[in-house]
Amino acid sequence: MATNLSTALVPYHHHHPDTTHRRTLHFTTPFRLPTNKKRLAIFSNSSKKAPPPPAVDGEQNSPSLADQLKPLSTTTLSDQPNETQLLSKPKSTWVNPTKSKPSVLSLQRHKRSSSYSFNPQMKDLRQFAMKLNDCDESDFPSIIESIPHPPTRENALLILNTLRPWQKSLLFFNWVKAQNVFPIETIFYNVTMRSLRFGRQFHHIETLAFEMIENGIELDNITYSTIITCGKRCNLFDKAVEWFERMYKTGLMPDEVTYSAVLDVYAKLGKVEEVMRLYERGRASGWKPDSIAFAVLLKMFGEKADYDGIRYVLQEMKSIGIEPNLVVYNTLLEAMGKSGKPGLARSLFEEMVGSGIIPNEKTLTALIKIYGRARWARDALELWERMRVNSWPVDFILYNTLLSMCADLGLVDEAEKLFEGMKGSEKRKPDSWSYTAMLNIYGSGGHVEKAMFLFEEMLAKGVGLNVMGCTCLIQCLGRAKRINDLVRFFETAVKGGVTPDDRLCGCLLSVVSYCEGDDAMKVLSCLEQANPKLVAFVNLLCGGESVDFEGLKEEFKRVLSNTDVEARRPFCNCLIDICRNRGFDERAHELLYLGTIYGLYPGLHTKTKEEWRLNVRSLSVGAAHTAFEEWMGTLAKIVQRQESLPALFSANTGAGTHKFAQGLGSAFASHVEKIAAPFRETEGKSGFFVATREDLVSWVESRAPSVMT
DNA sequence: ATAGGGTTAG
Repeated sequence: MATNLSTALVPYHHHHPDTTHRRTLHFTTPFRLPTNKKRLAIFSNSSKKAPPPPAVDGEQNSPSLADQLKPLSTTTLSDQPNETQLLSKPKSTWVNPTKSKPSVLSLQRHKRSSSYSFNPQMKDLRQFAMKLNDCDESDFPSIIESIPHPPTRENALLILNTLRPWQKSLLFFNWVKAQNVFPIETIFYNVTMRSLRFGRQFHHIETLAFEMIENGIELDNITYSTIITCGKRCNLFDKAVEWFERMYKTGLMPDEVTYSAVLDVYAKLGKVEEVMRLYERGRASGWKPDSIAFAVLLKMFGEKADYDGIRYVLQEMKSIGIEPNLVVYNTLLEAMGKSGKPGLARSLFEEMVGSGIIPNEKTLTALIKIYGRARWARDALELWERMRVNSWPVDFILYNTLLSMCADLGLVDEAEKLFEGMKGSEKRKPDSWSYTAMLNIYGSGGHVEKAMFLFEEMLAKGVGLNVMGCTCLIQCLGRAKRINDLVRFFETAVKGGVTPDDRLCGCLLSVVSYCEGDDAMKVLSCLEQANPKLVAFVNLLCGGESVDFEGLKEEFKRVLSNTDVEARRPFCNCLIDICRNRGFDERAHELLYLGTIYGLYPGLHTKTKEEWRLNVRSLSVGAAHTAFEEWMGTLAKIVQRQESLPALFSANTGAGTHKFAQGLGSAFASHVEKIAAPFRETEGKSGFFVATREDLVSWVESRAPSVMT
């Protein structure tokens, strides 16, 4: 059965769908970026560019965004994309370069009404509103009767604007309506909705909106954008879209606030194509997106780890002449982090600082996180030092991110110093995140005593243990083979309210893989509480019960499809280790095969004309061993069939900078030495092993002469 | 704060 893997393994890269995430932009004109290093400094030259010509016509003559989008009002977003529209670069409507583009779309923001400042009653009304803010809801009806001045339109608006809790806003709004002294205009609904949005009361907002429709009160862009963003904040994205479509149908055109709010709704729904369709429609109609719209797009492509998308947005910004501001840079750095581009993030940060923008907490949090994940210790420490020297802003999240970075980089001393400093400070006492980061450091460094001490301290200080901290400690106790302590700790944690997740299960499973006998049974009984189906599968693998490959496949599929995506490969790695450590090598090969066909090991084997490479960086020792055996078995067959082979073979275990990959390189080295395979670690490239075709072929032939004849 | 849009933690 396991021989099937050889056919799956070798041509694997043909199946690897590594281009699927790239499709997001295929409907736009391919964009070009400079290919040299200047690309990083994409914004740095634009400051020398001439500023856009002044709008000589004056702004009041410019068509509003709504007017510009009019031609679109005949179609709604649910329409199928118009191919010709999508395939053409959104050309500016303003083709004559001598004529300036209209500087439309400056918002008509409502200024604070000047009547307020001349209102001598203002102070009284403010105080009254404060009293309403603070009062018990049941006292509201009696207090409202003591209103110091008559509820005229202006007075009512002033109070409504000062009320904070949504309950009070709603009570007051209803009271004003009942007084019936002036007609209720749109602004009253809008102000009330703002308060309701603050309290995430989508249902109440919707009720008010229907009331407006029923009473013939105009819903304007402010009303719609408030409804839409409230839906967004309440995670009622479908509702948000529904109200946007309703707005379209009434013929009211979105202005740029509504526009970016809706783009963000589609972005948060992951509907990249809808976002880009809407974006390009707007562009085609002369809309000039602003920083906020670009921040939305960058965030979306960042979430998708779509680097091409990010480049597209950068290109758009450059061509439109929008300089990134602090928020755009922050979003951009996050996006670069998510798409695995630490170098670009670093360049962008330098560009930002060079342009005179002072980084804030979010900027630094993003960058520290990126350097930690990339294991860039030098850059991380340098940045930390610059933070101190320049007195850049720091907050609690940044402190905790620094601790996590120390955990990623194994910087025990630095972390301890920072942690002690936090304990000594008044404002930033360590919380469960901080303790978790420390548990992570001690756990991955094997400092059991320190980790247990920290756990006791958490209990004493009443800092809640979370599931990640629990996972770190279990990993630590497991490695130290303190199984009785592990079981006791697990029981305590579960009783204390920790709900095991898939990572924790994966951690328990890995302890099972290197334990024997009673110890393994004890850990399995913990796992049984958290994930009985997983334990049933382990029993199926190793128990006396015979199961054929098809049965195994079905169960494997059932277990894995109920597992978080990021925990699937660790599960499979551990299961393979469990089989190998118990002598069920055949089962291990079957599991590797299953893992391969379900896409858990993308890029495991890559082939070029010159070189075939086995990439086991994300595999456990047992899984890597199994993959290597499989690879060699395949080679033996190819040699036997006298098919052509490349000149070079390589196996990449990685240098062990990642916590879970540590020891894989040395395990591989001793394995190839033991079986006398001709793989040698490359000088200066630790974790990278190569063999020539000649050496490998003669080794294969010497090893399995029976197969050759 | 003075009616509406964007960014921070395994």
